[in-house]
Amino acid sequence: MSGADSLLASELLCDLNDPQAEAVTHANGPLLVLAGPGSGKTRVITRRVGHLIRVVGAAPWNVLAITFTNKAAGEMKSRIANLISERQARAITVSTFHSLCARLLRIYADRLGLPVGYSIYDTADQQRVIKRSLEELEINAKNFPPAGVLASISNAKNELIDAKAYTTNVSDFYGRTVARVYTKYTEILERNRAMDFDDLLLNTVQLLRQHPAVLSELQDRYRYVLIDEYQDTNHAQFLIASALAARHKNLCATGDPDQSIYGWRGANIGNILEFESHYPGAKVVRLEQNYRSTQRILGVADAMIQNNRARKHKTLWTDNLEGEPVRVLTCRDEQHESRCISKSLQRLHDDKQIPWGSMAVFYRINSLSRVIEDELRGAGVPHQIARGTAFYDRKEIKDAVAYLRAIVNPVDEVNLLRIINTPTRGISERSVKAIQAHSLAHQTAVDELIRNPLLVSSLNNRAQNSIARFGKSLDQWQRRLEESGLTLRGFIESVLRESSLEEMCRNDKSDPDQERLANLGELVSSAQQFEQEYVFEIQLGDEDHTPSLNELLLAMLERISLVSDVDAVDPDQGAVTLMTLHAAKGLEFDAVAIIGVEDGLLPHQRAREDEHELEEERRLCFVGITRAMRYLILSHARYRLVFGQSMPTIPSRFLKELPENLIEFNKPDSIDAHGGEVRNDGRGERALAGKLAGEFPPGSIVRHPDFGLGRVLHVAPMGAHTRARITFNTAGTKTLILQYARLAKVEEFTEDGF
DNA sequence: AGGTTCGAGTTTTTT
DNA sequence: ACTCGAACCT
Repeated sequence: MSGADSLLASELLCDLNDPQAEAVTHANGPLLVLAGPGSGKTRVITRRVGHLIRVVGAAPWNVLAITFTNKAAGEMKSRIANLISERQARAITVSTFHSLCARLLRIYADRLGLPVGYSIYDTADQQRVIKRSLEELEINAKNFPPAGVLASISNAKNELIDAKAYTTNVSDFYGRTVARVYTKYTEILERNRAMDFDDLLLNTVQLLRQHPAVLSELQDRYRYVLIDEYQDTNHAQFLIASALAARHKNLCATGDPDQSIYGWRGANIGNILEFESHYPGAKVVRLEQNYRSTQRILGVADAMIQNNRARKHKTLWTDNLEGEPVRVLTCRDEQHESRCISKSLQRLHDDKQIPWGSMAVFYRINSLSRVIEDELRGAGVPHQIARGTAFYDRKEIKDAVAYLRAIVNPVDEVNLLRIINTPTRGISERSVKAIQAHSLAHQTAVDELIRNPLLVSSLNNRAQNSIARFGKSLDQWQRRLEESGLTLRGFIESVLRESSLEEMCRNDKSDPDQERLANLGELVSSAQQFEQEYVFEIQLGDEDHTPSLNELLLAMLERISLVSDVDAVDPDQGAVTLMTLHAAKGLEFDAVAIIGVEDGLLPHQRAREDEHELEEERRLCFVGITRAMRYLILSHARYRLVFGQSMPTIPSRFLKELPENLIEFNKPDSIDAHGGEVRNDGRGERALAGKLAGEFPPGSIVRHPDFGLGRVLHVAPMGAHTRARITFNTAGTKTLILQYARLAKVEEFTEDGF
């Protein structure tokens, strides 16, 4: 070690605690870092990479770091760049498993006999293929819901069970049917030269197994492998990691079994629990000091997670301040809940100077985002929803992307059929069916028939002409992709123009603000941005290589296929972030609110029965709680709309597991009668009940969200509640509790003519 | 051909 | 309550 490097080594270690430093300096051999929440895990990983390169002398391209999302990959790269040079950092491979696999499969496509331009199918594409399979097999989709069948197939794939093995292994009727669908599904994917997310991993496993030369090449390139969130790796990912690290044994896994929340999609918690038996002699480092949260928040999290029985004990502790109590809010309904959360966040912003960008609202299921979003929008609180795929889910963007995919991979019917008559060009549903039927009967690819519609005799002349014209356009775009010196942006613009997609959006009368057109514009500019970044990155690795238009388009489509929800979160936006608990993994915020902490929601309905699933729900809650640095609010509503109907709820059993001395129920400085928090001292509630009774005297006209207009017959405070008997115009006479009824007063002689 | 209405099913979580 | 697909209308 030279003098300069030893200086650097101490610099890399100076602000680390002992176990952190141990993990950073352990150079060779397997290493497991069991990192509690907020224990400086990311810091350890980045410093470790810095140490490997600056002190151990590893070349940047010898380092492979796997993260859970693309966004985490980007952040890790820039944090590493602060320790070494920007240039060196760019040469490190930092990526998700799926992105890495997609890239490897493209690089080694020829050896696997795979097309370079294969499509990546997302869940929606997969469902379509399942439906298609059921159709072709003449199986009733009612008895075999596509989503369920797909889940069975995906689970099998995660265990590396292919269609053939699956078929021989099942005996019951459902399994046998799934086996048939699985076989057909695989066949359709192959026919379309497409892979689903599972295939990216599986085919990579195959690549490494069947091509020792490739494996050997990769093992020597990636001498140091680091994998984050190891508790959430599945079997295929485990195999890929161990194959890559088999020669040099420099596998560093970091993670926390208490934060394993993806069991439902095949993640195997055993990978991290049994690391030491997979890698005998592995060094194990435990990071238990928390630098993120207040004592109270950490205490609440720790107390709750202790209720998990299938768990290794861990001692979480912190030197941080005691902090504010964790607040548990009991609300009337989801509207009330949203209002309370919104007010609380505003108060934290105004009184405690917490920036909007450092606050978050988490929920178990996406549908809960709507109410809170409406409320924040109404209150003028800046916010963003973490839905990475939202942009690409728009119809016009899906269409545009389908064009690009169809150009790259013309064999892919799913894309081709999506755009064949979008915008409408005189190719009817019947004509499309005829083509499909002909394709099936004569074993001819759909794209061939599109280029040569005369082959399909059942088509009339007009249809044949329209189809031929469409085929010519496709040909033209494909040729342009190969030869022209266009930029990616220019190419996409030309396709949008010539396909008339742009024109269709411009003439769309249902969209007066031309939002769709603007979205297409955004796709074009994102392509331009992508091109710049990609060229920059490539040329740092290899100065002579200028990527072709084709390569650029492939890379961009791959990126689009693999965007994740959190990828859309921009921390500099200065906005409150709304996201699911799953998406919250790995993030931190000054203030966190978790809404809908109710039985059936968290833990989710479908997980209440099974002990293991219940523990996963608890871990999910644990992940949410431990994202909070200073303020934490857990809220639940007494009534919640389910399928448009107000249903009574039960507070989450997890709430009972929180130590009472660390929490505060319904902080008493309530807001106001209608916007405020429910007071829990009986006197306050009785006062409110009396007040409400005064607001709706007998004879007054009210409006109910479900029952419409009505007249109050009788009203009386009863304990904490106010009961009112009301005759509705259409719904008859009902007795309602005013606290929950969401009644609005209607002045008489309004334009309702009442 | 293309748009519109009506009914059913819908809510886990995601790369 | 909302979205998606299928029959139905213009």
